Amino acid sequence: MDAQDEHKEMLSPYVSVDCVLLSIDDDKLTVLLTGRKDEKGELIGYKLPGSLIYENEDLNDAATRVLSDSTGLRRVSLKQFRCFGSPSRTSNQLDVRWLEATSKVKIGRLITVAYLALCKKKRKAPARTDVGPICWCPIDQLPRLPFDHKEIIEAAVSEIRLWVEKEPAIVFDYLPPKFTALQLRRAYEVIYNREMDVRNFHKKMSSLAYVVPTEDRQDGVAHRAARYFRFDKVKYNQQRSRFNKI
Amino acid sequence: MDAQDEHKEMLSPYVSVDCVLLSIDDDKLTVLLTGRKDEKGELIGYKLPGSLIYENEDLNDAATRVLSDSTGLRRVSLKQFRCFGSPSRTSNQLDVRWLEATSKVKIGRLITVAYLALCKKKRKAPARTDVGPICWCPIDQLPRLPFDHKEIIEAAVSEIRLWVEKEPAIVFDYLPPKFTALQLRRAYEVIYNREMDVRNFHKKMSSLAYVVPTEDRQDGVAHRAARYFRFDKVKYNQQRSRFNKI
DNA sequence: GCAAAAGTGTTCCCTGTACACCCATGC
DNA sequence: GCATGGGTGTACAGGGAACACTTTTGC
Repeated sequence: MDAQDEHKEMLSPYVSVDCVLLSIDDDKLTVLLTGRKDEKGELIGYKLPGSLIYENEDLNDAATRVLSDSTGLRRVSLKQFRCFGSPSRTSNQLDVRWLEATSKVKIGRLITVAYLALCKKKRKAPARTDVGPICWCPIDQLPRLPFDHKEIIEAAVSEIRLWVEKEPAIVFDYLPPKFTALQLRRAYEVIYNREMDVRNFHKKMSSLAYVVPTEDRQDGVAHRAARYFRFDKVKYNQQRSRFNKI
Repeated sequence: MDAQDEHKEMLSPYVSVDCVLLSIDDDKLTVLLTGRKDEKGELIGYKLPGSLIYENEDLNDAATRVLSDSTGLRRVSLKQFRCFGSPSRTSNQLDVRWLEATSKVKIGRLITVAYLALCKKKRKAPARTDVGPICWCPIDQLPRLPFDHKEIIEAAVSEIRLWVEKEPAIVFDYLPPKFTALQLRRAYEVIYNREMDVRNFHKKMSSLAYVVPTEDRQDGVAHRAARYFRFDKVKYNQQRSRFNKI
């Protein structure tokens, strides 16, 4: 390992990234948490997937790497949403000592850059032995979390609504390739935290060129079979670019 | 100076803040830039007001301090809007050497947290000898800027539109306490970069309880004197809180 | 009187919202 | 036959956009 490589492998004691992955489960908004272990390997709680960045690492790359390393998830379109840098976020010495013990780095003034994504329901992590326990936790039943992770999650939930308004395509990141009108409606209901009228919702859907009905229908359900829809990315981009020109 | 104080005075070689102050001048959106001097004190260009943070300093405090130190401006309601952390932002060695020479710190992997505010037209800096040259530059006539300051300014301009939609009160940060309908309209036109219909704009204004007409009128103008309006913060907050409850 | 900006109403369209019933299927 | 969710249309209200002329003042 030469000096350059050595430098690349150095963790920054000043900057971390944290990833907030939101999903929907049982009609509740949930967030992905990873287990936190002490030196003996005992599970002592949960936290957001996150870690210190390497000295020469791009922030976006760091977020992708950290998510992959701590949960096994890949190809999640994470986007930065805010930097959290209050000195008081590291005021709990237990949190700091835990981080120093696991990272082997003496922590300085630590700021974190938070990333956010919507993600498919119950997305399974690939079987990996080096990935600790993970869980999807409803955002209104969070356990005690280290640092300012609770604040980060609250900010992320507000932020996701703005994102959906600005870029409706991200809702489909959460849905499977083929989805029913009910699934899409539930996604919006959970994100906006209010019920939506069925008929108005159908009307809205049919006005969106990029939500295209297929001929597929549900199979073996104890009621009228629902039609499947799919998201058409090409039409979406066409519509968006036209919109932006006006 | 004890160890604690010494630590407080240490600049972080990893984190900086940059402030984007936008204002309106000659019906153009302008940004505040400060002069950049070489070791001999020669002016060698311009940059955003910004600097490294101190090790124990809150990010928000750092932004306020830096703006005050480099421009003399105080009581500007800066808000964080994004973190810029690509490793390539410090790829220009001239920029890095300049920063190391002026800060006396060996720069590491440097990320910057960008802050944004709308600000009154031609707001004057208090007379201070320790403040260098500053200028308001139209955003479509930017000079060569160091690091990724151009990218930061572009992102800030997109961001300010979102902010105005979410929190209309910030437009009044740019206006004097008493303003005419034309002034307010010009502000919106410059921010949204499109013309607005005079009649529709008046109708809109009169529907806003927090924009209140006064009995004051312009004086000594070569045309019908315009009425002055003022921004009523109390009514604004009432309306906002009602809105949020629905 | 003329230049320059102030101020004022109506119409149309589009979007959002409220609201209730029959349909298909599995058990 | 009943429970379960699927799927459909209409009417009203509010907001945004288009559009032109008279008023006031200083010179």
